[in-house]
Amino acid sequence: MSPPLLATLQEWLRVIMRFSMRNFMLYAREHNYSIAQLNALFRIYHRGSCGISELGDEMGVTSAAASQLLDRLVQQGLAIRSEDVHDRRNKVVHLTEAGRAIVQEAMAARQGWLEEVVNQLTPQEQQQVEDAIRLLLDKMRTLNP
Amino acid sequence: MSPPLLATLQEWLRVIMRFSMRNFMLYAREHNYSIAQLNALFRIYHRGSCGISELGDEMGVTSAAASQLLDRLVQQGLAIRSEDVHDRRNKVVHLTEAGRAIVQEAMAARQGWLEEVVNQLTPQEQQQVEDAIRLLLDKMRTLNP
DNA sequence: CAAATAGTTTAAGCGTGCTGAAATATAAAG
DNA sequence: CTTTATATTTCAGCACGCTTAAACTATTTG
Repeated sequence: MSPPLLATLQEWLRVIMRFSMRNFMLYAREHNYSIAQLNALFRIYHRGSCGISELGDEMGVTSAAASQLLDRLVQQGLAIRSEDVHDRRNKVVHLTEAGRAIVQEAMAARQGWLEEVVNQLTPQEQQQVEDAIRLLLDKMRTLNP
Repeated sequence: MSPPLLATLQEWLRVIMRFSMRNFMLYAREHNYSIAQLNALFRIYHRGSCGISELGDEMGVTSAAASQLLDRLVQQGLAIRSEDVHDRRNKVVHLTEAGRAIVQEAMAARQGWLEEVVNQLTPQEQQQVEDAIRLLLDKMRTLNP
């Protein structure tokens, strides 16, 4: 029998998604980035740097697709492709300052509603929620991706 | 000065997104649904039913785009377009049983990792997290979208 | 060094999603 | 009843993301 917490977290996730995804998609459209592009930017941002086929694997596409997607990011000045010094068959991908700015902006767009929720909590409640979320975050660090 | 809870929740949201989005995208690719299609299915699912331009507005696209997107959903047997009895200029969109099943499957795909986290918590910790999340959920019900 | 292997890119082709403009159908107003 | 407004659809055209297959380039191996 699964604990009641699981169901609660599932509902929480559904609610979060409804709020966040809408903002995220609207941000993408307004700024003329595709979901695929933002997804790639987020992944590179999170890893700091990565190879082409590595990126493709993470996104579940071929390396040809990853290479083409990257073309557009480079062309827009959001990413840089450079050679791997140790094995020149590989390329190393980094974000430019502009690319990192996009990621931070998109995250902020997604999180706008959070502040409203926090403001509805009393200081004691805030502390209670803070402790609980930190607990979850700690446990999640042990999971892989 | 913003409360520390806000920063904690923001990090929590980032982590959630990284875990959930990957599963979600892979689900979409494996089952050959586009993000746009799943997005539309989720929105119709959540509202129960809706009009065409209403759907377009929510997704931030023209009603022409919404109509075309819907064509494919109908063709795949996931949605139904029917006339509004009271104003026959409008169409009312519903999901079929198959459409609802897809939404539930996609949600489950996104939530797979939650169980792992819950299992790492002691019963006391589970109760603590449960209480906190319920508190957040209650406050969020008062927000709009 | 020649051959096999590995990582990336290029090219052709397909399906999708989008837009703007025109067409269609219904409803409401004068 | 004619005009105007509203909701949806159709159409042409464009950009994107993807795949497979072929082409490069660099490394490793026999």
